[in-house]
Amino acid sequence: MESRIERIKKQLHGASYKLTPQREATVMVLLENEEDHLSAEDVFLLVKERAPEIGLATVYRTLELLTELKIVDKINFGDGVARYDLRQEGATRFHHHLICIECGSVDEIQEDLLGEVEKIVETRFQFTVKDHWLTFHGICKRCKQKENKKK
Amino acid sequence: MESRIERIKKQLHGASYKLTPQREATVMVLLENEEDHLSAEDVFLLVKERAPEIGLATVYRTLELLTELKIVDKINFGDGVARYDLRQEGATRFHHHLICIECGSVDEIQEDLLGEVEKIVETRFQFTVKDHWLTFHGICKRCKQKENKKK
DNA sequence: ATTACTGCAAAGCCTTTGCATGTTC
DNA sequence: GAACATGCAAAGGCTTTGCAGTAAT
Repeated sequence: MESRIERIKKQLHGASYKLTPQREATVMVLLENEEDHLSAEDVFLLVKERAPEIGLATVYRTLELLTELKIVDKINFGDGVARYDLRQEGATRFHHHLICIECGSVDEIQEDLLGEVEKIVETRFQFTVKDHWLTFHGICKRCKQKENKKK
Repeated sequence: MESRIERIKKQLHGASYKLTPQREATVMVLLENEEDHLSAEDVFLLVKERAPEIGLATVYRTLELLTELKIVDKINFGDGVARYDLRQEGATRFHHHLICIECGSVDEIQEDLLGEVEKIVETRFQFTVKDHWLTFHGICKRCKQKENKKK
């Protein structure tokens, strides 16, 4: 069984890029923190632990490259910082996010809930959908439980 | 019949803010360009035409204020610039956007297509939805027509 | 008078770029 | 050795902040 990193390596080679040690370290950090939504700075600090010589610019360049190849998605939750999120292998659409306005947590919904909505958009607005970005703002499960305990 | 600007004035007063000439000019620009997605700089240039003394910082502060009061929504389409979009009166949810990857146009869908999806999110993920952000990327009606004409 | 608001310029922050050095095939 | 990739520092672009002056109650 081929590993995820090997498949990413092939993807890079296919686009005539190399998987340098710095790029590999960056990808590893993303794989190990798949649940998180790391900023370039976050990634940089984590990559430094395994490749101390790396520069911030290289991290930015690598993240840009991975975004271009659709290996990661670049998102902005409105705080002025770009965050990077690994795309599920083979996914044609970006997954959805749940942002809690109480605790700031960001959860993911991997399942695509927009199938029907996209059909409406395609027919009613004659817009051919290639991808989507969907984020909900509200109160997460954990914060609601906390609220209930107080009562 | 009360005008939109008067209602916004009352909203400001209700939150103990004043509708100064600068703020009024800014709101007027937003009302007159309701279809667009103006950046702070865009707003600044347009406001200057009717209030030449205004400073960019005041525009930023006004837009922040209007965002806080939910009169406008601040959005980021991924180009590193914040854009400001008037919220429909009485709307509890932000409207959807269609971004064309060919021509860069941004269209709006005022109708809320997420009713059913929100129900799923609420029950399956126990997340109480307060608002949502939905953007589609794809090819707009106009670009598709252009493509067809070529053939 | 006190409080809110403005304009200007400076500072801040995130991100990109230029360039010399290093690496790879 | 030609093309690509890196690290550092500098530059860039958008946004916020400090502060002195102005307006409003």
